[in-house]
Amino acid sequence: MKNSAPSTTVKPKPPKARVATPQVEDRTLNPTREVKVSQARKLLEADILAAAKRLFAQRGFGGVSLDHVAREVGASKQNLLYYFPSKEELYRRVLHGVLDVWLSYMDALGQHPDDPEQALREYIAGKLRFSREHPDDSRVYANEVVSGVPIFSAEIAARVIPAVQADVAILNRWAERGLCRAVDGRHLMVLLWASTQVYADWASQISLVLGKPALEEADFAAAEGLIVDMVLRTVLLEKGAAPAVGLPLKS
Amino acid sequence: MKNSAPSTTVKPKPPKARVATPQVEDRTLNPTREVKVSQARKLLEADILAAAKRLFAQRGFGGVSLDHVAREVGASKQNLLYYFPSKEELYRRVLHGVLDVWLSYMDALGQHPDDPEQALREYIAGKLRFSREHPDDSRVYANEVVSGVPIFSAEIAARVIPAVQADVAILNRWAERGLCRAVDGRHLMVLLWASTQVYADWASQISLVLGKPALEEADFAAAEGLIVDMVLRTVLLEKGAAPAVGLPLKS
DNA sequence: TATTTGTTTTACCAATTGGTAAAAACCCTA
DNA sequence: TAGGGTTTTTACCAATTGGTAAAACAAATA
Repeated sequence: MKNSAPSTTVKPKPPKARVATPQVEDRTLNPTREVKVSQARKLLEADILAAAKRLFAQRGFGGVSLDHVAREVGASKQNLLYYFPSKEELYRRVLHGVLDVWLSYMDALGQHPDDPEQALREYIAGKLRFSREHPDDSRVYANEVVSGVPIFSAEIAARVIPAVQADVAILNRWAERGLCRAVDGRHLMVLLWASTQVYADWASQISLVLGKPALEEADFAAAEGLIVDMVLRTVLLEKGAAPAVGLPLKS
Repeated sequence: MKNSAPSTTVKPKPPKARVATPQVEDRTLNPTREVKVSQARKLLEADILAAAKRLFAQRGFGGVSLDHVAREVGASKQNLLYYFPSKEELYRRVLHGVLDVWLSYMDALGQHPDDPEQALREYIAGKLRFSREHPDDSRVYANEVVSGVPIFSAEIAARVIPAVQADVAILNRWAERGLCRAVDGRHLMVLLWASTQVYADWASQISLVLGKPALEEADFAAAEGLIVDMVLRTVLLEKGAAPAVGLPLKS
């Protein structure tokens, strides 16, 4: 695509697509100089991160080249490397942002410390909203986890696991206080992730099953209804029923 | 790693790791000659497919190089290309095998046409066994689906979707005959996939949550107990209860 | 205006990518 | 043992990979 191998021919310098000139933001007055980074930098940086997220979500870390990301935002690979010193660092930054979003949807259980039903309803609704509103974030995360969390596991271990364990602790406390059944909170959390994030990660396949080109609002509503129904039936105490551990496995 | 760029230096020919010489199989007598492929061919081919599956599962299509696969089985990249004419073809063959395994665990619903409880129990147990016994198959499939099923979607559409729709039809027939509740079979199937395959695809993260280096038999048993419990509570009719569609969503 | 600072482009680089062509080695049978 | 098909190795290839060095440009400040 570039010049030929001998590299002695004159480069015709094709009309290069440039990044859209950033409109002057309304915040023209910003006397604090300690933020040295200019607006252009922030904008292009955000553009790169967004494009990288999209591509990493679709093709995984190994399936994306820096050139691919750079072309997507109309910059050169070298320019991209000015903002992010390496591909791994770019990926790390993307993953960091993904974790921010992921975790922001995860603290719903603590919002209703005394109402398991309401807490679980909102947790499920929130996670499904995450799948609907941030499918690429979900897919980046899925790619990272499926690959066995190779190098970048430290951040997941440090940020995700504590959040999960906090939720598990809440479930356990409910059970101790007799507010709900004593289900295994860890496996319940796994099931909640799985059943909600699948609507982002497996959207292509689910829409095939549903026979429509893409998932719609109604599909997410139906999923929410089913998941909430199942979880509440399992977790909530029926009136007069003794706290049970679950149906026995038939061998 | 090979010789230098000028390619005029003498190649020292390092001690090359060779493929393990295949032991002479007991089936030395095989008069049918129409199978021209020799035993060695079949063995190496299977080795390549197995290694490729492992690598594709971990790093996705784009994250695996032919050289990487070849070195894994002690062959040269060119030798690999003798068996599989291109990387895409190799991937397609891997995916084909994965689908074979995946689908072989999917026809459990039809085994008990009149017993939803038994059918669902075995379906869930089977899918969890798949996650436990074939985690790499599950991960290859997950990688393929997460990426949006780009080029190789034809086979999935042709083989998976009909199988799913058959299962959905069975669920619907049960509901019509009053054998179970009228849940949305399509979303229930999605939930069954998600909650069982997550134990293969997300094994690394789940083991982090459980605080152990790897998932064990007991963890799969616990998962099976919870999933079966939830599904049966939701799908099965309680005695004397009217067929319901599910709990109403609170706003 | 001159200088500094921040940003982008130009010019490279060695290594690796997927893939081809053909020679060489292997192996079975006639 | 000669021949013929099968398998493997050797020798390449152009394109792309992630990354470096430095020149050129732009923008704000002194």
